[in-house]
Amino acid sequence: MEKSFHERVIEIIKNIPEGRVATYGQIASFAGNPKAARQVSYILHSSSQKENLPWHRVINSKGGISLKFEGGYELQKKMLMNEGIIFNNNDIIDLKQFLWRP
DNA sequence: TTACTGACCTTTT
DNA sequence: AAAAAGGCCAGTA
Repeated sequence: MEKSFHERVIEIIKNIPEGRVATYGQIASFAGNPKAARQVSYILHSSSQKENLPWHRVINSKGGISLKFEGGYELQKKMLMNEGIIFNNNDIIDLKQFLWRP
């Protein structure tokens, strides 16, 4: 019996260390579905605060935040900066440095 | 039950 | 190299 994708994603996000970020595609891939990256976003919104998950450590493939300025863009940026992550001039994170790789 | 949406990714032109 | 289109899965109404 295997866990659902929902639980799987949460487990992975919980395993993201500090000062590191993970992309949706990566999480989905580790969850078992490389093409379910969209679900990761949905799950985050569904149970991020519920499960107390570090949703701020989850970003898109570009290394930037897909949220809107009113959706918490500044909030996430602030959280990541607080962890030690640095943003480029384009508001992009250096995936080469902060991308979480197990 | 079916249909639609979604904090996306990958591949092709 | 950049831009555009398609595709897939899961949850919610």
